[in-house]
Amino acid sequence: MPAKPVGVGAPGSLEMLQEKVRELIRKKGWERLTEIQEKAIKPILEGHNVVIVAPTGYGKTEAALLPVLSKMLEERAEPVAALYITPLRALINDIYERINWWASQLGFVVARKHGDVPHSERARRLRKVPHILVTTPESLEIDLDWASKFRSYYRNLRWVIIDEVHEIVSTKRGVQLAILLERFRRLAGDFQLIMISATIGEPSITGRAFIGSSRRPLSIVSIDRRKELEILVDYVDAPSTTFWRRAAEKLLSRMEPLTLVFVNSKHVAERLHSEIEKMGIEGVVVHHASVFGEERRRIERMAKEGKLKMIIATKTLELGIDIGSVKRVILFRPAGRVSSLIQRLGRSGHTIGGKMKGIIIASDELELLEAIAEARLTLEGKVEVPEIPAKPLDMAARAVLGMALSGMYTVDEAYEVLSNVYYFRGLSREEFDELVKYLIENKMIKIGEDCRISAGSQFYRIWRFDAGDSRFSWWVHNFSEFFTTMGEKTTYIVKTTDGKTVGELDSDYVIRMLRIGHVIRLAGRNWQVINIDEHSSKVIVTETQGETTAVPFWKGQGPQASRLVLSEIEKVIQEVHGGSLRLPKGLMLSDDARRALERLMSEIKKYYYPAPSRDTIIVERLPEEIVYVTLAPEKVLRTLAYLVMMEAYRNSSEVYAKVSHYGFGLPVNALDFDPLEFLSGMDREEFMQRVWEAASRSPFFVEVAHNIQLVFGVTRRLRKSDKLVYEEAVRQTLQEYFDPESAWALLEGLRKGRVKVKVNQSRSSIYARLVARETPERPWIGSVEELIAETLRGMAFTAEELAEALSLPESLIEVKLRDMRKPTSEYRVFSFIDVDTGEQRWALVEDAETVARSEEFSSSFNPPMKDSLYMLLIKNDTGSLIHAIVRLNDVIEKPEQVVKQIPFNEVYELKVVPLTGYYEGQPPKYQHVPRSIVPYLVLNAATLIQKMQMNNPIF
DNA sequence: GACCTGCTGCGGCATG
Repeated sequence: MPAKPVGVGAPGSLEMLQEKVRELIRKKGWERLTEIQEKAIKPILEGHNVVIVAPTGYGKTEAALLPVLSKMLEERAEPVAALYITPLRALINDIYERINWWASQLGFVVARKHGDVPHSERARRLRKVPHILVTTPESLEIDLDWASKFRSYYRNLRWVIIDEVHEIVSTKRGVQLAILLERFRRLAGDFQLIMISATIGEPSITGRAFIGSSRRPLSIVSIDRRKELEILVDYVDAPSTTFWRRAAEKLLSRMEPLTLVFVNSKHVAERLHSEIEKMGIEGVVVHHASVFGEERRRIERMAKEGKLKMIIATKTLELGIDIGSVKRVILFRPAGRVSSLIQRLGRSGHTIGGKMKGIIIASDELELLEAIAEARLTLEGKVEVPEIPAKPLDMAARAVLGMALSGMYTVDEAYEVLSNVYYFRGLSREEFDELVKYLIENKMIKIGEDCRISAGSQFYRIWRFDAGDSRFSWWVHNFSEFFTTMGEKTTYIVKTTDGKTVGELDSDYVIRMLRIGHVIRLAGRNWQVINIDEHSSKVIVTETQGETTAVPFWKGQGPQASRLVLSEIEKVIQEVHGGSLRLPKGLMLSDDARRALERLMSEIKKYYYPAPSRDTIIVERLPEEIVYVTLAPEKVLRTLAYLVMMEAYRNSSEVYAKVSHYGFGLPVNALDFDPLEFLSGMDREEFMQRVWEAASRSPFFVEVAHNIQLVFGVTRRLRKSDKLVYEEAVRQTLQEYFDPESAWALLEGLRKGRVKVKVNQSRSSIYARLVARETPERPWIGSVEELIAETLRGMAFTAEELAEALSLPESLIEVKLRDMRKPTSEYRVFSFIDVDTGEQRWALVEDAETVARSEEFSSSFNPPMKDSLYMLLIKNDTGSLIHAIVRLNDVIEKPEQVVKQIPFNEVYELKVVPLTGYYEGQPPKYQHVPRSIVPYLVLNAATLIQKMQMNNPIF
């Protein structure tokens, strides 16, 4: 898009550019450069690494490009002299054209490369090597890892420009790119790096993420446009029955073509659009990732040609794709982050001296407060600082694999690359060596005689050249997929126990919501979930006549509020509870918003409930749930809620947690302890241990593990014994979804009295009600086996009792229990006879001693006559039979002697025959018994036999 | 936990 003159800036910097470049600027018809373009010239010409910060549409591309072209002329650049990296294919095509206009007239060749560029065009770059290449991080990785010929031209690399860097700095794509840049530095030396970003906090942190071992000074160039900004906060005032209609009317009343409406979900985009369509309005379209690509391009073209009135879009239109002149931007519901709000507002065009207006529409009272908080921060120039991932080991593994493919690195050199990358700050050589060892053991890499790393056989089993569509396992991938860090979205196949396919479910829904025992409706029938296998992405069901339990469908609440937004919300709440709200210059409220605010204030006054803050925990009893209201990031409150949930889960599998940044809630019925007492009673070590356990049992862990395990070469279900990978998956789960340190600090505050507990005796507050509306989160159960093992822990149950507790068919439980006896089972069980009732009971092998000594069951392991003799008939799985004669006293006093007499680790069948007294029944029999618990079973058999003998005294 | 993004190189041979 053409950069428009703004008429500000340091006069004279233009003169610093080469005459040929200035000539082109005149040819383009620009009288002046924009402020940001002027400002960027000097630091770039001086050879600094530079972060350019400005909103979309200010000509940032040229701000970076023109000085670089000037230097390219000056230094007679050789191909490939410059790289231009952007995260979107659509942006590449846009920018390629723009760069080409300038560069070709200066005698430089420009090329582009991404997955959609036709082969003919790709092949051209070897014959006619470009001076400037425009590409994605993924395509670049392919060049470095795999394109052995073209790679050599990168020795001439002198300039790298990264566009939209705020989009990737906090993601794994950012880690990937930072590693690639460091590899380029080994190849080409200390090139100059220019990063282009939308408004973000602390741009120097973003800079640091990518500058690696570069020794050039880092400069930040930015413009401030707060004074040009006006934000109107509006409100949809309607009962739920007419909400969508009124929301659509509201949008139309605010429309000024072209208007861009940002929503937080595809569902809402479609919902609003259908309502507008019903009203007979034309020229309004929907744009999100599930809209077919061609249709999206068509919409973008029509917008550019001025043929549309309104686009309702999700994040797809947040990035700098050119859609022409946008007159107005509306956020339907707050964005949760200031950076996102600024980025969205930045999509609207601007005129010299004119104010830029944005509108945020809230749909309930608390959203209204959030919208005000976000608007206030924006107008005050505050914005989130991006978070930089720390030491993601899967990315380290991926980097090693990439370097292995290139065949150019020794282990020492690979470590040197990573140790220069900011994302791997603190990665010790020991940790790295452990990783390399693991990768070698798993045959992902091998080390040659020349000490260089190359890819191993397991790597090529996973990423195949010929995978095509014939994927028979979830872990088989096409070779090209190795180069992207994004996990794929999968669906779960729903099958019956006899293998018939019923349908499919979205993996998000399965992992977050669906649990064993639930009844779902699919293809017009009711099905009970028997097993969920996240490894093979299958849900096993059986048809049931039972009613559908109310399994709610996915209804996310939208994006999470950032810590910055949250602390501003706290201030807004305090002010509202105090009866007066501060509105800075540039922030306006619509009449509807004003009325809603007054209503909220009068409700607060009438019921007089306490204001939530980060220093109070307000306990509120709702009919079903107990809610703890406090203000903290969702991750912090999830940490506390999960600790309580996992503790309650010991007694009730019906437990769940509801989490929002206003507090957390738990079902009253599932709690037989006081959560706050429980939480504040732990020491730090126990707390951290429990958080670790809770994270590993959360649905989030399943997703993280699934996404990272392959680069370590683990293709089967991840187990605890895969220590390195398992622990990394827990660590990343904790980092992304939990916040143990802040949660611990909150508990410390509670203990020391800084955080006060209050009980809301009045009507439940608007905050507690919001928490109660959240979707429940539940512990993840990987399989029925795991579920049974969890239930059995420390106890012994009959199959019938288990079936009752788990609400699953008894026949299924019996089949599973018989399986779980076997040595191959992850959770090993055994059975014994409950001598008091005659029933067969099951327990975990690891609990054998506990159960045998427990108050409830010791009578089944305690034969009255301890000097009697018994013969043990012991078979192993090959049919070898041995027998041994034991005296009960010895079994009780020296069980290890008995164990030693058995020559097999695994007993296939154990029979116990009495040698003392008359016994006419079948000898008790046990199958699949590990040698170590034989003594307990001998005692159980003897107790049973003696009881029968006493009941039938024959002499 | 809402949304979004990405994806073989190279040489040799046949054909028009």
